[in-house]
Amino acid sequence: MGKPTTKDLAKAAGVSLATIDRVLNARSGVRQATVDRVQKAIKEIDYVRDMAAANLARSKEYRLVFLLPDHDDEFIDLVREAISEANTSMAHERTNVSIIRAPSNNPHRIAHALDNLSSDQVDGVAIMAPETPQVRDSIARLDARGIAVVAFVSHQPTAENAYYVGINNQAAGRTVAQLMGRFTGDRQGSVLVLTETMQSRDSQERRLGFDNIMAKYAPRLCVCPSMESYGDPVRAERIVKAALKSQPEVVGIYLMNHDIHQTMQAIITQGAPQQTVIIGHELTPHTRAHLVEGTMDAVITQDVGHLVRSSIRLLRAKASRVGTLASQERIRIEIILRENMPENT
Amino acid sequence: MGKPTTKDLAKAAGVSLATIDRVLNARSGVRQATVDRVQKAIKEIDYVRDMAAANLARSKEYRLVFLLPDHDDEFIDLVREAISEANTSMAHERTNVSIIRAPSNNPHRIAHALDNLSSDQVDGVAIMAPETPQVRDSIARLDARGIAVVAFVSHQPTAENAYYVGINNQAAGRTVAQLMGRFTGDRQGSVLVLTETMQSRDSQERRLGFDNIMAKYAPRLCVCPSMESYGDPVRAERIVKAALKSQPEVVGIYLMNHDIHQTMQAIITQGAPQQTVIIGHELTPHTRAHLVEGTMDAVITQDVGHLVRSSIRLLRAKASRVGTLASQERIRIEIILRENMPENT
DNA sequence: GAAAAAATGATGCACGTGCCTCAAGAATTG
DNA sequence: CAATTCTTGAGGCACGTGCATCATTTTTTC
Repeated sequence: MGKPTTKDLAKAAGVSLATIDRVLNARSGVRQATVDRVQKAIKEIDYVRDMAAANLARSKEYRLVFLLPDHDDEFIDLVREAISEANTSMAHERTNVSIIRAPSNNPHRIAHALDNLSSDQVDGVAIMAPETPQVRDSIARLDARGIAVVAFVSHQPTAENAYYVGINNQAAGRTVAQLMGRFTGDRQGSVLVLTETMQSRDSQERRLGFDNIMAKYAPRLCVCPSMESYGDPVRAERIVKAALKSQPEVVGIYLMNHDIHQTMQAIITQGAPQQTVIIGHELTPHTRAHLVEGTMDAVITQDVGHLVRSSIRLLRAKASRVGTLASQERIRIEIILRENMPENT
Repeated sequence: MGKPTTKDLAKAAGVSLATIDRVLNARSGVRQATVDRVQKAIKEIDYVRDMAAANLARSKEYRLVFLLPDHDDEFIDLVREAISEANTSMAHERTNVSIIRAPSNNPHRIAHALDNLSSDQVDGVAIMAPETPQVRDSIARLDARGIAVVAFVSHQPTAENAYYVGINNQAAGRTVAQLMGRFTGDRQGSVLVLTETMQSRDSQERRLGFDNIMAKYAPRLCVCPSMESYGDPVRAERIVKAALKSQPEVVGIYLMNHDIHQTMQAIITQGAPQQTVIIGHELTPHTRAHLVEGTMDAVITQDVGHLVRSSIRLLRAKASRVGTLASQERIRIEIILRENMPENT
């Protein structure tokens, strides 16, 4: 006795295959009473649709799109790599993933790009963009057009219908704080927090979590206000220089955004005190190198391949109205030290 | 232009569909020259078999088996839970997973259980069992019978054909050492290493990695020889008691096996020195509780759900002779602190 | 070069579902 | 009650592959 098929279902519900088909695919022309009878039969015989066969019959492809910022940093590179890897490996599974890009500081352009997506070209979108009213509204419109949406890496808390794929940033900040507290031993002094911008919700959440735990576990340390580089290398260097000069006893540095190359360069050339604990985000070629050399002590990261695959699974599931396995989609906050660093592909 | 199908392939190779079928399914009755021609065509037109359609046509189910130890500890419980979860979620994908159990200290019984599996009942086996000659030979026989095999959690380095699904234990030991070194700050003293048995290869590898890094990064600390409990609570308590008495300055404890409940109880009742850093393996209900309460400082773990799903994917791939996405199957060494602890399902 | 053996082709049904058409039955409306 | 509209049934082709049968061609063997 294999799994029940549509035929079994038709028999159980006392209707024909055609009616089953109409109900399953939510087509019109079925009386509500009949729909109910079929639904009841589905539950009774525990019927689950065979999506593989369904997609085969429909010769349907899932067409998914990732909307990414149009600038390239190491993290975006990793994402693009993971997407192309997933794309080749998912070809078997009738899934085609493409990328569109939009300037992350221009909500209007992002919204425009999203509004351009038509439901007969695209089945789902993963959006990596700062939370703005324009984007939120565009997400609502996508949903209305029947296009599945997930928020990718950047949380969209105000957008309903957009499941968030990414780490809990507040917990990430807390984790950094816990490591900072332990790695600095009993030392006294100050902790610098460097970031590109505090505008983004993600930064604010990380900072919040960080401050909470620092206050609780390491009150001996003085946490400085966030210093923003605005992505400008010159400014980054000036800030670092000034901070290291004015703060005589820097025992820790938290690099809160993922594009840390410039800042690390500034720190190294400026020469931070020996034993300064430096913790940053995202495992990239540069942070890897810093961990190996010992210039950084820990990296908090999320598995980019997992993020991408998880987004794809969720979008497919949403597009075909199927449930998902929650535990598989939970993104973990990974702590990477030199010794547990995964090999480079 | 969709993906190439068998028809396209037949045309490209200049043979009939029947021959394509014979080559793809490794049936007999095809000249080597023709096989080569088809293989070449496969590469040329970049043909990938549509496994969904293939399985549909064959109306085949993958029948997979996990061989687990027949005792229950918290880790095994997690594994069983993950298997049953995977089983329900994979039902759509024509996969049926079952569990058989055998005493892990009885290689003969394990080998017997494996030898009993016939290739017309089972397509693949994930084996969690200590490495022994009997098991190794049974794995070879499974392979000869055309049953796919992976080594699950317990490495089987001498068994070829058994891909290992689990973490690198030496790297795990190194990671514990690095954390131990950093968490103990500048303190001096000794570090205890407690384990169930040092017989297993996994323990030996962890110990090796641990010693390496302790010697390198924390030479100020004196690492004691491994103390074995043999799974006996009474013995565990006696050992812990004696160790804590004879070693006046215990600054760290490494619990090397995953069944740490008894040992932790002994440590707590005995009363380890304040500030002792305790690090163990595997995130289970008990270690979770210890992290929350602060009785443990860190847990090194591997995502059990990932382990199980990865095993299933690999077995399916092997059973149908398909490639896999290496990056997705890499099991990461996860460091869990209180603040980055994932929610409990 | 004839007989035997091996290799290949042609074809058709099957898998579980989508999706279309045509016809017939049932309910609703006036 | 007739006319209309709404529901339902029956059936067929399609998707990409497995698998079996039988006919035909090619190769090998003596």
